Amino acid sequence: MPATADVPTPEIPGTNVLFDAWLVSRAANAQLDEALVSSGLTADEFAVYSVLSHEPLTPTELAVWMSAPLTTVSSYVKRFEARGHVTRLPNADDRRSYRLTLTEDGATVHQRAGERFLPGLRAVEAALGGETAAVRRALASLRAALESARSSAEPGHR
Amino acid sequence: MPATADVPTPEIPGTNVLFDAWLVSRAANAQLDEALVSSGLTADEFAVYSVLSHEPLTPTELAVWMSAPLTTVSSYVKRFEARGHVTRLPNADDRRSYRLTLTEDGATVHQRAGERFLPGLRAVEAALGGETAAVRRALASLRAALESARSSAEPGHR
DNA sequence: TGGGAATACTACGACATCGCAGGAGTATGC
DNA sequence: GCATACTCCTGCGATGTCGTAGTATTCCCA
Repeated sequence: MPATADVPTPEIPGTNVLFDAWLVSRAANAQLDEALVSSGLTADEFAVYSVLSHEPLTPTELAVWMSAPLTTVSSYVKRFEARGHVTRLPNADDRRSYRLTLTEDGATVHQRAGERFLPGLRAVEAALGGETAAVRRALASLRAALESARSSAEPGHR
Repeated sequence: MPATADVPTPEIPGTNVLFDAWLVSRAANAQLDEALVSSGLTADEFAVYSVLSHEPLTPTELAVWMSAPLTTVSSYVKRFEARGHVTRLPNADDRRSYRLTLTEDGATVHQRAGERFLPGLRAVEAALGGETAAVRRALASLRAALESARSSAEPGHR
């Protein structure tokens, strides 16, 4: 978001669903980034810490989950390890790989970030009122639609 | 998205609306990027070309619209100008500023990119079926909610 | 109407993202 | 058992993002 004065948001009608989604996500990301600066995490990083706190994943799983290339995840790992927020659990199933978890420090930072994050989330939910559930359902639909569109676009598999 | 084999998408329930939105947008962006590679534009760039083709904006307006810092827009301008896809219209109202429009070339590229973009969009809309309108409404609600949450977070103005 | 404060943008540098190429472990066919 | 193909991950380099600081123009009011 620009550090400048109040420029009215240009009212250009999103021409389609994907456009709408793009705009919303940019706004959400910007807002989260702002709320999280003091925690030292970006919105993306916070999201990753959140999944990892919930369940250790391999780099590839993480990449799939967040629709990012593996190289990006690789640099995440390097960064998070350097911060001492994440460690590797050996993966007995496949010794080429490993699982990522938060360290104690990582969990603490995530916790703190969560505190910065919550007020904004609550404000959004409050603004949505009873619509929250409907919006979440809509997002789930869109996700499913993207998924199915993806498979129809790519014939064979992969 | 990873260039690797079929790893099942980890089923971690998005814990809240913003999380859901984040996931969806990553997926959408990845998909669009992939569809657009042959056009030479990224999803973000395509979005920007699209607004500019619709209406010339100043850098600041563009920054507000896409919730990006002005410096990012600045580098966009540089890049797009270097490609010969965008030019500056003098802004009589404010000589510090200017308006951005697509050149003929830029319009052509945008057109081409639109052709790459359409099938994916149609597939998503098809997968959504009658829900498309509802989803778009939900996204609009979320956008509005973000907006109002933002103003409540920032007391006076800034 | 003159001059400080505000605003629009840009330069530059730090760091993030991600494509390409490659090394290490695993699976499969023989 | 071993050769070969495959998958998992990393190093490197090109490019993109964005914060800090600075210049140009406009606004505002004394």
